[in-house]
Amino acid sequence: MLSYNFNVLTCSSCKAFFRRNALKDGNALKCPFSGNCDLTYLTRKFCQKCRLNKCFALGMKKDLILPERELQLRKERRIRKKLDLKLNKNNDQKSCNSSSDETQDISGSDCDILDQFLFNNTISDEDIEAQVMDIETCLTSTAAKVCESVTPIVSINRPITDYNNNFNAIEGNRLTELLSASNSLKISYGSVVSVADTYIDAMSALCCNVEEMVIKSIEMSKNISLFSELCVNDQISLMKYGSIQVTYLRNITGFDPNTNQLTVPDEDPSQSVLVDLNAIKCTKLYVFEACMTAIILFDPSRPNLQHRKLVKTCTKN
Amino acid sequence: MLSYNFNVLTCSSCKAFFRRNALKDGNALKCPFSGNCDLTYLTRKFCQKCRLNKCFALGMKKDLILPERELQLRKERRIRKKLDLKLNKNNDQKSCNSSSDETQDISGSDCDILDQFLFNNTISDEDIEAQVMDIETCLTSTAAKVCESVTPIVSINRPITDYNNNFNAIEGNRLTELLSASNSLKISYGSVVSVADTYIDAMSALCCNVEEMVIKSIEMSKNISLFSELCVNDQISLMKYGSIQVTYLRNITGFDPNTNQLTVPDEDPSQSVLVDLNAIKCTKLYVFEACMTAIILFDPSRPNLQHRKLVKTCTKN
DNA sequence: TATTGTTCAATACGTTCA
DNA sequence: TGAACGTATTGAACAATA
Ligand SMILES: [Zn+2]
Ligand SMILES: [Zn+2]
Repeated sequence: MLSYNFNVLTCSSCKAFFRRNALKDGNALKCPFSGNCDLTYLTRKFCQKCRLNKCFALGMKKDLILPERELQLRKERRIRKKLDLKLNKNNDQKSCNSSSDETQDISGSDCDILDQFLFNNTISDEDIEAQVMDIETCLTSTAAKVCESVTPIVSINRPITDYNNNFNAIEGNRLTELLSASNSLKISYGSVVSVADTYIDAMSALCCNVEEMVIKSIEMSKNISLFSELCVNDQISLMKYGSIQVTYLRNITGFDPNTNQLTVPDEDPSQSVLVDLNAIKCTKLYVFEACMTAIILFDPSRPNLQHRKLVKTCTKN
Repeated sequence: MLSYNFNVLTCSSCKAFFRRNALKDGNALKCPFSGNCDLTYLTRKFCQKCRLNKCFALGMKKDLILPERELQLRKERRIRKKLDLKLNKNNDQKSCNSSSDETQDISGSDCDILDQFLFNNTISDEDIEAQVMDIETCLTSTAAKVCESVTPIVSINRPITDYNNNFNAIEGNRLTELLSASNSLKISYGSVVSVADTYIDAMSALCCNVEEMVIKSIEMSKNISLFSELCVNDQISLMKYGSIQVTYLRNITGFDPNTNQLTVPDEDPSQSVLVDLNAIKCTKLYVFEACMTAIILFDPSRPNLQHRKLVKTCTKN
């Protein structure tokens, strides 16, 4: 239970408390009393300021808290590791594909569909952060080149003062900005050059598309000044969930209910791929749709859940 | 700031504290000290037990807390009121439509679109709870009649053991169940009997559809045993957010990107309404889509947000 | 293996709204 | 007056690292 933490034998709660507070600037915490509270294990919660003081007094050292840059390094390492893992997995899958091309009956259970979908779409905080960081640097340090292709979008749209509306100047600006940003998400469909009508092809085309749209969404959000003003953490949280949904919203345009096919843009902007959703859907009845519904329902990240873990385990059955 | 609460002049926090704790059984709270803590406004958080004791000592009366049955009554009244309001509103809209049919130019700013959309889709906890309760009672007490129309759906689907898969029995059952439940969400489109091509018509058709799908989603969830096993609170939380998304997912089928029209089922199952999305979209450029994107992005209910309020204010600009 | 960081459910609080 | 909501803090369980 007790162990050495930051140079002193403490309980785990004091360890956490010290890490959370030791680096705060001196005025962040304030003693509501006379500043010399006598704290024990039981009364430790009475006064944060004095609790922290006691930590220091007993010899806890804030230098032992890893510095920002060290954390950053670790984080990057972790992210890199995760990406590598993903790439390897994808490659493994690819090499499998090329050997057995027409197999409609993929080996592995139906749950693989679920797994794959979840895996490929579960963008972790860190993934997003990596993306944001990436784009961030693109937009700032490599400014010249990238900004040329990003900034113009904002100014292309004419101000929306030219039709009668009830907006004031600020509202007008916000909306203009929003429309411009939104415009950059518009999907331009080139001529259809290939049809993805096997399970594997359809699935990978979809995944690529989702991935790209997520990135585009993030880029777009950079064009919304209000969004940029949020702290990075919140940007990430919002994007993590929002980008997927934006992707759905935007892709509706490419869907043809008669043929049950979805047109998605290719990497080459002048080309498109026609994804035959039947290839996914029909091979295994409506497993896909049902699973999607289940995923949406059993989302353990919903707010106000009392038993997140329970919900979580549901997804696994 | 101060007001009489439960017979004593108190601050609002003590009012809330008393309500939360006065009815707990005597052993629920325990003083970690000697049981005679001397509490002031500043130290009120030190010991709940003694805080509660002080409340009583100063004359706060727990009989003034409304009894369970009274709360139940109020709740039901509230829910009933809400439902009535809704019904009236729907009726009003209907009669409105018939009188002014061609109005393309709705009075009010663009923000009305946003407001209306948000308003009509914001399903409160109580709405959901009402629905859940409703369906709950339908499924249990009025079992005979309702179960005849609900249970069969579950058994219609043949067990999925008839094609080669790698499921074990439990997985198979889960999936069968999921597919069956999912099936009940399938939208059956009757022949198109009317076209909603004015703003009002399109908007109200959409809202009705969303409403109905939400209810269907809830009904469906009852058919998933794992879902039913969750506690009611979590069911509500999951449905609150999930049902809307399920609605999107399921409606994709009815969308024709060429004409930009969405077919939604009518109340009469043999009929459908063709909603011309241009009526909503084009009246005010792409305001709608842009706003939708913004709504999705700036969702203050996302988990892990550090500055929810800030995010919230964004939506208001 | 021991010390560090990360994550997250649980809890309580107090304001706002109806 | 209660319900709903948003928020802050805690501390244990877990993962990573050296
Ligand atoms: Zn103190
Ligand atoms: Zn006490």
